[in-house]
Amino acid sequence: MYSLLKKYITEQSTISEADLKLIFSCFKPIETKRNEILIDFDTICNNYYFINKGSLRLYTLNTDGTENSRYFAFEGMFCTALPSFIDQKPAAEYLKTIEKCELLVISRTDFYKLVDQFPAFDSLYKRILELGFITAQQRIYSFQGNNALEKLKWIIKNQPHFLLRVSNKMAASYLGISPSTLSRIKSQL
Amino acid sequence: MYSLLKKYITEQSTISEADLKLIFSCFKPIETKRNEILIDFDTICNNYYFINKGSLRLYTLNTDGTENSRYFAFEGMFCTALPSFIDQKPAAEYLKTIEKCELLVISRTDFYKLVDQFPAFDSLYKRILELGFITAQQRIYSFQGNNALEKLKWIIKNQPHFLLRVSNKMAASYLGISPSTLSRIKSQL
DNA sequence: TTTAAACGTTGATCTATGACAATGTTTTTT
DNA sequence: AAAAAACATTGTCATAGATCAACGTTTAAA
Repeated sequence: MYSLLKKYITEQSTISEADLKLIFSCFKPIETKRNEILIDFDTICNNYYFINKGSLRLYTLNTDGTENSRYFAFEGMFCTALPSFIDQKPAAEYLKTIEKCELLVISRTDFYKLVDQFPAFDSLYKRILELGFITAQQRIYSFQGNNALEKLKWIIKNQPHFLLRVSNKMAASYLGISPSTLSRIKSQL
Repeated sequence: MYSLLKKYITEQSTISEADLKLIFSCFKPIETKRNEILIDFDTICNNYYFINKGSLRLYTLNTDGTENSRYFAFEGMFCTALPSFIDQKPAAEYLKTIEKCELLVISRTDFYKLVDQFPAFDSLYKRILELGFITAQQRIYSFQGNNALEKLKWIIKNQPHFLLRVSNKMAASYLGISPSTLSRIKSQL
C-alpha cells in the first residue's frame, strides 16, 4: 500500500523506518471511480493526493464550455491544486480522476505538520516545489514561439508516456491546439 | 544598501537584528552597466541576485537569432537562472541587465547555508519557490487558448508596470507574439 | 552635436491552424 | 448484446497573426 510512497520519499533523502511509519499514518488510502471530482472549481483545496494507481487531471472550463487541461499526474506522483492548497484561495480549477484510482490522501494540516516535523519531508516538499517550478518553466518555453509540430515533439521527448495515457482531446487541450490539428500533425511524424 | 532586502525578509517572517546582520554579510553589493551579461548560456549558475535598482531579463536565442524573453525582474525582487542554480546544469539561457543596476549577490553555497541555518531564510526560499511556481502556472494559463489581445490584457492586469519598463520588442517576445502584432493590438485597447 | 543603429508603427501579403461538418470507430451505458 | 454517446479522422473554408518592407522616431555612439 505504501511501497510507492516509500520509494518516493527514500529516493530523495534518508529517514528512519519509525519516522516513515509516522509519515504513512497521515496518508489515508481511498479508491475512486473514473471521472470523479476530487477538487471542485469553487472550493478551497485541503488535501494532497499521492497516486498509487490510475491518473488525475487538472483542468478548467472555458466560457464556451470547452476544457483546458493544465496538468496530468500518474502513478507515483503527488498531485493537488497547489496554488489553492498553498494560499487557501478557491481552486479555480478542477481536479478529476481520469480512470479508476487508488490514492493516498493527506490533509493540508498534516502535510505541513510533517514538513515542520521531519527534515526529510521538508526537503521532499522543497523538491516538489523546485520540480514543479522547473517543469512549469519548461512548459512555458515549449509554448513560446513553437508551432504545433514542435510542441508535439517536445511532449514526446519530455513525457514519452503522456500520449499513451490520455485521449487526443485532453492532449490537444494541454498543448493548446485543436484536436483536429493534433490528429493531423501526428500523421506527419 | 540593505533596506529593500530587509523589507523583503521581514515581510515574510520574524527574525532578530543579529541574524539579519549575518544574512546581510553574505550579500555582496555590485554595480553593473546596461546590457551586462550576468549568466551566460553555457555556464552553470552559482549566484542569486537581489535587485536594489534597475532591472534584469532572462532570455534565450532562437535558431534564427531572435530573442525569446522568459522573465523580467525589477527592484526588490530576487532573480537567477533558477533551474541551473538548483540542479547545477548549464543555464541554457541568458541573464542580462536591461539598464544600469545596483545588485546584491549571494553565492549558491552561502544561499543554501542560510537556508539550512535560518528558519526565516528557509521559509523565504520556500516562498520564492511557491510564488515562482504559482506565477509560472498563471503564465501558462494565460497562454493557453488566449489570443494576442487577451494576453495583453492579462499582462496589464497582472503586471501593470511591465509595459512601462520594457521595450515593445521585449514585451512581445515575452507574450509570444510579434512586435507588429503587439503594436497593432495596443491601439485596439 | 552629428551619425548610426535600433526601435515602433503601419500597410500588403501569406500561412498555420482554428472552426465546422461528415463519417467511421471506439467506449460506455442499458 | 444493442443502443447511445463520445471520440478520432479528414475534408473544406475562414482568419488571427506572422512576415516583409517602408518610413519616421527615438536612443546610443562617435
